[in-house]
Amino acid sequence: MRSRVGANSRLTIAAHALTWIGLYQRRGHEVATSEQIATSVNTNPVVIRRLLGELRRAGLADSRRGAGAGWTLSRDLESITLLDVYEAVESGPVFALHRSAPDPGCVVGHGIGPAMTAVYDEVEATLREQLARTTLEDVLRDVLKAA
Amino acid sequence: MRSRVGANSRLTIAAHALTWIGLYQRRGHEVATSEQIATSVNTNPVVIRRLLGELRRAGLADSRRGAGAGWTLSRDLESITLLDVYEAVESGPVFALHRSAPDPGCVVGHGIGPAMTAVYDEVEATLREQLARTTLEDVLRDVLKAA
DNA sequence: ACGGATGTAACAGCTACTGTTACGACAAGA
DNA sequence: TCTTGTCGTAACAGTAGCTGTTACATCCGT
Repeated sequence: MRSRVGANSRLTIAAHALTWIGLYQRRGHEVATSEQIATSVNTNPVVIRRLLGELRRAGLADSRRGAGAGWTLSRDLESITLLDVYEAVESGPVFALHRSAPDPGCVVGHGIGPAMTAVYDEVEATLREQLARTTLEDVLRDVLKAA
Repeated sequence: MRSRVGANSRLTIAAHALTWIGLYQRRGHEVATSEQIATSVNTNPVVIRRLLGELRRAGLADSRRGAGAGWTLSRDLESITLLDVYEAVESGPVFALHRSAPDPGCVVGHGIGPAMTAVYDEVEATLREQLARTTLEDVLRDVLKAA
């Protein structure tokens, strides 16, 4: 039983940032600055820029430089799923096998990898399916409902 | 896109250790030592003792001390699911909300928590369901099949 | 040219897991 | 009772990732 304090909040922060940009644009603004987003998220603008940089590389956000610069969405909120965001910021398995290969001369050491992989693959596939079912539009709707 | 090198291998190692004990006992041995298990897992005996200590606290394993001591299963392989093991060694959410609370004066900052929690809860519940469907007996069967 | 914003490097602090050494506690068996 | 083998656990270093922060270069609209 571990506490896992350092759990992944990256998906949360990324979804927060994108949703914020989406709502801000919907209210008629051109671009959102990392400063504004950071205020809503309650963190440092650099943290936001770093994260949005990964999202831009994934084709979910764009940035303009120079004066009056800032961030925009590359796609509509409705076409971005939590899976898109997850893959942009967290790609990597939830569970891992051994760090160093177990004893191949042992029956268990030899067969445990494939056995666990079968389970992990299924878990991962289902997790992705679930994340894919929720769009940022859904998230925004829930957000506004809570207000 | 992060690599997540340090992903959770604890579930893998715990399942490996318990399965090893189960097979060893099934072959007529009384107890398994942390040294033997560590050899199969390819790690240090102390790592195994630490992990099995958590499994003992969860009621999945038992240890005897003194000469000729070692580890035994508290329950049959068939009655131990991967969820039992997961809860014993990994309890804690896969995803987390913000580390420090977002701006409650912002619509998004205020509503994003509940919105994401709804998704995360569902993901977590499904993950548990899936892990609960596989017993260590199933794992052992797969392991022996691979041999 | 100026000003405002991004892009990014660099660093410290925190947390978690692993691996290792060391040593005390314990109990079976001689 | 003494020996011996094993667990139980503390302690520490090393690795890794995320966060937060400072600093500074880069870019571009005005």
